Amino acid sequence: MGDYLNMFNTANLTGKGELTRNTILESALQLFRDKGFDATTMRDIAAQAGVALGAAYYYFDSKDAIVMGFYERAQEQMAPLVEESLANAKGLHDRLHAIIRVKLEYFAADRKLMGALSAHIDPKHPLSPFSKETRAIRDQDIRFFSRALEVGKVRVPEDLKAHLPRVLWIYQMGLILFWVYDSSPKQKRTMKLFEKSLDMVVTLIKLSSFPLLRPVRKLAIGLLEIAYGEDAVVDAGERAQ
Amino acid sequence: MGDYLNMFNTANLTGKGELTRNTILESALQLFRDKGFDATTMRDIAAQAGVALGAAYYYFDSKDAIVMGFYERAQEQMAPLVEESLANAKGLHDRLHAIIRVKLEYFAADRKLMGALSAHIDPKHPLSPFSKETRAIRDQDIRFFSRALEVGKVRVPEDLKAHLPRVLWIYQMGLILFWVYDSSPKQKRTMKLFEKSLDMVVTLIKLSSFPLLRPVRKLAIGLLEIAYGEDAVVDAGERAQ
DNA sequence: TCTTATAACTGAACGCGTTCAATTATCCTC
DNA sequence: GAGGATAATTGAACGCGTTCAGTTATAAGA
Repeated sequence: MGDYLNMFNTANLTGKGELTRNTILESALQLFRDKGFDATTMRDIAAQAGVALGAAYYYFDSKDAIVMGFYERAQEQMAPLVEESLANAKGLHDRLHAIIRVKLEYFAADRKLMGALSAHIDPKHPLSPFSKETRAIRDQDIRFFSRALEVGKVRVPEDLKAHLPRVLWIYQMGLILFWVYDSSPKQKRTMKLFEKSLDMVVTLIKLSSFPLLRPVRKLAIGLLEIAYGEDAVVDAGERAQ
Repeated sequence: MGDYLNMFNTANLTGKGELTRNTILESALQLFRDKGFDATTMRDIAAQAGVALGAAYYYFDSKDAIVMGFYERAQEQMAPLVEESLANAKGLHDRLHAIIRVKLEYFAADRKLMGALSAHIDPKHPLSPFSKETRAIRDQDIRFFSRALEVGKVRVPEDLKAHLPRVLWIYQMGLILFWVYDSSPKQKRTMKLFEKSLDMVVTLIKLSSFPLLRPVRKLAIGLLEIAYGEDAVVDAGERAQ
């Protein structure tokens, strides 16, 4: 707690420490998959990893934080996959599709586990997707969407440019949330929603520069500025550099 | 648990039982306001109410369920207020504004407490706003929005009619969620967002019958039908009778 | 090699939400 | 008003997440 520069307790870890941390994370993941998150005990995890209960808390602030540890590692491992996908995809639709597709595929095996994270909506909670502690992860994601927008053919209005990556990130989060709790077989419903909604998103982006839609656009941007607060544009500027 | 017809353990209660239940609820609320939800213990609540710990669990399935009990009572008490507001409000904008305004004002004193409920997004969880257990409450809310739409001047396309109340309910939920975690002084940010977003919502509804927007509307309805599933229209039909 | 600082770990203890077998009060029926 | 059913209530016990004072291992400098 409190060490905002190292949310995942990876600071000051020797080689041996990192190894133990990894063992604990791996043991936890295995148990989560076998018995589910709730049925898995911190004592179970420690036992499986061959350490004392306290050791688990030396490396992770909480049980939920272990899931976040997994999420952070996932983010690292997905980065090159996203890069590759972006390199191969041409149009805006394909690029956005590629980013989200990588995530859904990566998390498929642990879909239900992600529910443990989505419990924290409070931006003050360190594990919330909106917290300052998770900002690094969030910004990396948003940068992916910025990159996806850097495609020759599509022209995005100046005023929208600062906000669009963030909006797309929210869209992605919403879709993943729907997916986590989608009880339809093989999450087919989410897949349909993904395809159709992405079509619409891309259409709207392309339409956004039409002069006729300028007032609607201005209205929407007004909403975003209220929701994100005054620092919204500044943040976006920082990211661009 | 499991008694879906009586989610609030209010079945088979004698007069005395109802009284005790109320005492517990009232004690809990007072403590929640004084010390906050997390800092308040079930033992605190029982002590304050002058009953044993077990009694609290006789009337409420869980600590969270007490908050839900409050929410349910709120729903009952707000109904006449909403009715009154609807009777006095003329245009669509005013009617929608009135409904949401009643809620925000009613919950203002316990804004932070509502955070305890918003933790459950899983539709399988009995306390989730999307669960079958909370359906009665949800349907009542949605019916308010149906009523708000029954205003002479505004014409809503047939295909949208079945979905719009639900969409407005989601809009309301989102706004309230934003409000719960709005740390700006006096939640001014939410209030701004409320005004501006409602303007946009009403504008969009009025624009929705324009022939030019038909394809966009069809696209949006397609998304809704995927998200809500096949029974979406059936449910709406039931409600209309 | 001894000292010392820091990392790595231990496991008992705590607090809290929740459960449940047992007990008491209340109401209804004959 | 006796007896039986059901509502109301008790409080000890359990399990689990989390904390923390203490101990051992490791690395670094004198």
